Amino acid sequence: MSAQEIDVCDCKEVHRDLLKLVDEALPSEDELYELADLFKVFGDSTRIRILFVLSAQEVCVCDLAEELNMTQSAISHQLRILKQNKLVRSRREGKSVFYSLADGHVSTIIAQGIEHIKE
Amino acid sequence: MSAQEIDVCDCKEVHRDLLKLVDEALPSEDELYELADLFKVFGDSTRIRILFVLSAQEVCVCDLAEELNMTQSAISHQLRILKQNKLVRSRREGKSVFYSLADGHVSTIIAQGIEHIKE
DNA sequence: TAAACATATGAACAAATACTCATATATTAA
DNA sequence: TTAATATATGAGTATTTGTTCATATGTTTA
Repeated sequence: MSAQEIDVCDCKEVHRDLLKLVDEALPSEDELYELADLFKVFGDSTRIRILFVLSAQEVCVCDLAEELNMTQSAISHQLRILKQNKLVRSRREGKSVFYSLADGHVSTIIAQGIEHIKE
Repeated sequence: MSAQEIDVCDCKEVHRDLLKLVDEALPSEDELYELADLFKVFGDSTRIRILFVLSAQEVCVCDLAEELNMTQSAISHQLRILKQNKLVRSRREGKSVFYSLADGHVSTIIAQGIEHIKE
């Protein structure tokens, strides 16, 4: 039985019309992947910790590494991912590069997450 | 150079006191992992699609499989993860099991994610 | 210029994970 | 009870991913 020809249960008849509506309201494939990729970025404790620190203040890579007790390389790799997803931005000041949150969505999303797990 | 003895950059001196404050405000290790795990659940396009459908209506497993064009097994596995994280709940009705969103946080978190990618 | 410092990045490896397949469990109908 | 239907789940596999290590790039200082 392939995914194309899945067995049909009784309930399907009842809701077929509603599912059609849902189908049309579903974001496009591209948007769905983009959305999943965004949340994937939040789905790592190292990146979450980075975002927490940045929600309080702008910090350079070296300070982040020390604060989070991780190597500079590991932090840099994660900052790259955060930046690619536009969750953080950076500015160079001499030898250092300072990172900060890109916008308010980050804090809002994390706050909702915290509310959920505390429920 | 181990993670324990990371090199210290100049900026560290300046912000050491602030970082101390951040450190105290950081959620516990357990909470951070729990938070990351929660977002990890949102970080898969199949689960996102399931949540989208459920945000519109209560649906049984079979209908979900057909609507999303995936096998029943794959959907069941993902529903299990969603349920373990208390994002969905289920009720049995005869041979079918109907799933629905557990609470409003789910929609709120997804809505924030959409806002972010649309920016 | 050379040396030191701060950050970025490619390769490699181990761990996590999403799906498939086979099969178990649960409910209803014959 | 037996057969059929709907869902759940364990094992296996291929892919993804987070870290380490080595090294490259960029900036300042001597």
